[in-house]
Amino acid sequence: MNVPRHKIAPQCAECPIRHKAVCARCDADELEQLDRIKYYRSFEAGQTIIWSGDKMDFVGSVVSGVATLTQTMEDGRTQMVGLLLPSDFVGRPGRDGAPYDVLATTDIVMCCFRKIPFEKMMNETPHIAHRLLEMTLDELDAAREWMLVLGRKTAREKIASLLCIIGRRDASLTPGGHGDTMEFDLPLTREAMADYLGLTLETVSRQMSALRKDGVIELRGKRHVIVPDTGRLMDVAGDDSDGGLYG
Amino acid sequence: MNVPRHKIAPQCAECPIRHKAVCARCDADELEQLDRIKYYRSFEAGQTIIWSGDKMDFVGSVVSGVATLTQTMEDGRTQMVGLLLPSDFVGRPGRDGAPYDVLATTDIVMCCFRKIPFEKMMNETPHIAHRLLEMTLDELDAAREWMLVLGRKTAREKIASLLCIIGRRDASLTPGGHGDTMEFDLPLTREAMADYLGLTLETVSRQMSALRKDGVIELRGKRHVIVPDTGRLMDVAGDDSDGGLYG
DNA sequence: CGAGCACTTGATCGCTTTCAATAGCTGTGG
DNA sequence: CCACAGCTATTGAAAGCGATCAAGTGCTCG
Repeated sequence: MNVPRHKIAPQCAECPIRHKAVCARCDADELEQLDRIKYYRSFEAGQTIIWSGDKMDFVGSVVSGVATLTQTMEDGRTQMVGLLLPSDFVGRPGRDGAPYDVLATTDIVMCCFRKIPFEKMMNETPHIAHRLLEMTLDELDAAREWMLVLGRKTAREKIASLLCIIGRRDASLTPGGHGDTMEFDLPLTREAMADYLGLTLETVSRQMSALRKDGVIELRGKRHVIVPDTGRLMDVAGDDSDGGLYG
Repeated sequence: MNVPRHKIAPQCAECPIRHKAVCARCDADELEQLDRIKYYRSFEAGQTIIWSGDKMDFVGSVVSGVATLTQTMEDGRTQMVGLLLPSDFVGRPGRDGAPYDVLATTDIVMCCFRKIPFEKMMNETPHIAHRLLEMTLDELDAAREWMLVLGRKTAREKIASLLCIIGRRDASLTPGGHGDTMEFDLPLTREAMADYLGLTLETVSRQMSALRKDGVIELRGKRHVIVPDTGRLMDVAGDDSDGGLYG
């Protein structure tokens, strides 16, 4: 595979995901060990990082950019089953095959570890195994929350739910002033949104337009979203709005 | 809470889920430690085991029976997000609140551990933490597989997928003679099936009738299902049938 | 300027939902 | 023993939502 490989940020101490990734709880000594088996790898938007069914010889963390986990049926129907953001972990210690396609939706940088040494280290380093369990439990919660979205919500509610999730993440990266309003870029095409939500791209487009007409969101271009009233968006998503100001 | 508590099977060595549950990899010494903090608890079909949002002071494994994890919206729409079978683990070390309702759908026996001592032991016992990670990764895979079912499959395919899953589980408990045919009791009402599949109970009923008319399944009473041709059922579910004998 | 791509919008179709009536079964009480 | 309530499940008819098919817009890049 002709995939570009770069050494980009060799210093773990300065890593942007240092305190959120699988290495979050590692001490200086453990980081040094990890450093010995790690390497960085870049992918361009649109590239396939891992093919479903392929043997995986590495695991790793997303350092920057966005990737997706997708599942595809024989007839071409596809469902996105995960959205990988910076600090998220890719790969399954103890398993050889990849269960899903992993696709870069933006340019992306990953911090990879060779699988065998990583597994060995995990067995000897409770900090890592523990953090990985914690992260996996969070992912399981997220997957189950998404099952409610897929199974029971209307198209309008699905779109609003997705905007809430992306907006909330962006707010957590952009500290300061996340009061009633949000503003962010969508890292996904309409088709990718459709694959995440179990809809067609036409329905996504229609519902985005409807939310715009109703004043729930504003659009600057196709991908930049402004949410004037976060509580209202959460109401539309069918979630508890916490502040019950909106009638 | 007036929940019956019994000491039922104090011997871990004879426990039916001994080699599949969170304690699967424990040695005799570790089992003895677990034994000191464990207790059995029974629930009747229909009882709520844990309410969403409640503080959980225990974690545990399903020993026998079936339970469900369900999520409910304010307006009453509900989605089942997990099916708990014998050996499955309930609870989240490190978290206080329960994220979902846990309901007994049949009479059920659970092997519970007080949460604080269990967490302490997990920190000191790599065997337990490791097994729990492995089980959590499996649950995550199952949740993501279900996302494809909820997001992209038709009602007919959804029903067939559910029958496949339940049948496969039953086959693994009933060794011998699982060739082309399967036979099992549904542990779920039509309504519970609907909540799992993101459908209405009427649609579930109609599709069950349709599958019966098409000869994909036979019914003895409302709950007993016979699958004369497992490959055919998998075809209807939209999964790879592996054996390509079925036209 | 035209090709290609992402996106929007319109018209129609069809699957699933909704509303409604009925059947089958179990347990209770006169 | 039968009547009846309560529950689960089935079936029918009609409505609605999202999918499908189709056309057109706006943008970027060669």
